[in-house]
Amino acid sequence: MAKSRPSARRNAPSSQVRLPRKIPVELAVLEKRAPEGDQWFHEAKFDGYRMLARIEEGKSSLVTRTDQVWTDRFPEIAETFAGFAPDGTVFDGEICKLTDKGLSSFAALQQALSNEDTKDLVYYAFDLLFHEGADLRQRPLEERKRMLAEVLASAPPTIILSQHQIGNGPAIYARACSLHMEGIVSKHRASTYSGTRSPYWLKTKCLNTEEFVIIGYTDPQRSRIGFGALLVGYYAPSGELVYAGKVGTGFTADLLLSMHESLKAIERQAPTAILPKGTYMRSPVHWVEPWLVAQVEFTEWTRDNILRHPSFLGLREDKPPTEIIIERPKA
DNA sequence: TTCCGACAGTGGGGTCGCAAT
DNA sequence: ATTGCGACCCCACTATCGGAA
Repeated sequence: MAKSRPSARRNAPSSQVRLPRKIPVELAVLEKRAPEGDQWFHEAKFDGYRMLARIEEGKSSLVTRTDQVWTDRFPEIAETFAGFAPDGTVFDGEICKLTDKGLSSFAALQQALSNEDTKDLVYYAFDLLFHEGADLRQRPLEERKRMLAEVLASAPPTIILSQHQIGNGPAIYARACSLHMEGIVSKHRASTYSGTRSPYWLKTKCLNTEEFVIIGYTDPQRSRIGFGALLVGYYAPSGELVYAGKVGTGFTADLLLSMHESLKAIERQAPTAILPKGTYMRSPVHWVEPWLVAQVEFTEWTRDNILRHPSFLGLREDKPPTEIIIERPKA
C-alpha cells in the first residue's frame, strides 16, 4: 500500500502535491426563503453524509466534516476516486443512497451502512477545492463549478456532478418541495470557499408543521432548567393515542420554566399513549394527562414513525387534543 | 452604541462499538 | 447475551460574548 501506483497518470510529481492535513468545510446558513436573482446558483440539498474526497499519492480517502476518516466505511466510493482523479485533488460532496424515485434518503443510507451493503451508493460532487495540487478555494464558485464539471467528465457513473440552476430561487424551492426533496442550497456565484458558515451558502429546507398532544416530559440534564423534552403523540383513526417522539428544542428559558409548572400540575402515574414496541427511553419519563397541544416543526417521519429533527413552535390553546388525528404518518 | 458571527450547551433520531452487567 | 453509554452521523435551537460596523 505504501508503494504508489506506477500508472499515476497525470504527471504531477507527488513531491509537489501537498494537501493541507485538515480542510474545513463550508457550511450554509438556514433561511426561510430562497434568495432571488441571477447571482445565485441553486442545487439540491442532499440527505446523506457530507464527505471530502482527497486524492493524494495515488490513494483516495474520505473525510467527514469533523475530520474523521471514513474511507473504510465506503470502500467502493473511495476506490472509484483513486481510479480517475489526479493526485492533489479534493472534492466536496455528499455520499447518498438513492431511493427508487431518485431521491437521496438518509434512512436508506443508514440501512445500507448497517447491512454493509455500500455497493450502490453514489457521491454527489458539488465543489472542487484542490486540483492537481492547486488550491482553488479563493477562486469564485462559478470557476470552481466549471473545473469540477471538466474533471468529472471522465468519472464513473457513481460520481455525479451536482447540477445547479441559476436564479428564480423561490420557484426552484417550491418545485423541490413538491418533489419531496429535503430542500435546496443556494450559493453565490462569485463566492470563495471560506471554510466557515457563510452567508454565501444558504439552505432552505422543506419542513412539515403538525400539532401533537403532549403526553409527558423528561427531566432537565446538567445546566438545563425546567424540563428536558416533551413527549408527544397523536390519535390514530382507531382512537388510540400513539407516541410520536420527543421535542427538546425551540424553548426559551422562560418557556421551559412556565411550561414545567403547567406540566407538573397535570402529571399522572401511567402513560396514556401506546409506545411502539422497542421504544427505548434513555431517561425517566413523567407522564401527563393528554390535555395540551403543541405545534411542532420537523423534517420528516422516520421508518419507525418517529419525528426527525423536531422543534417546538408553540402551544395551541385553541385546539382540543382529541382533534389531533393523524391517519398515516408516513405520507 | 448596536449588531452579528462564532461558540458552547441543550435537545432530537439512528448506528456502532465497547464495557459492564 | 443483554444493556448502558459515549461517539459518531444527521440536525434545530437558545444564550452569551467579543469584535466588527
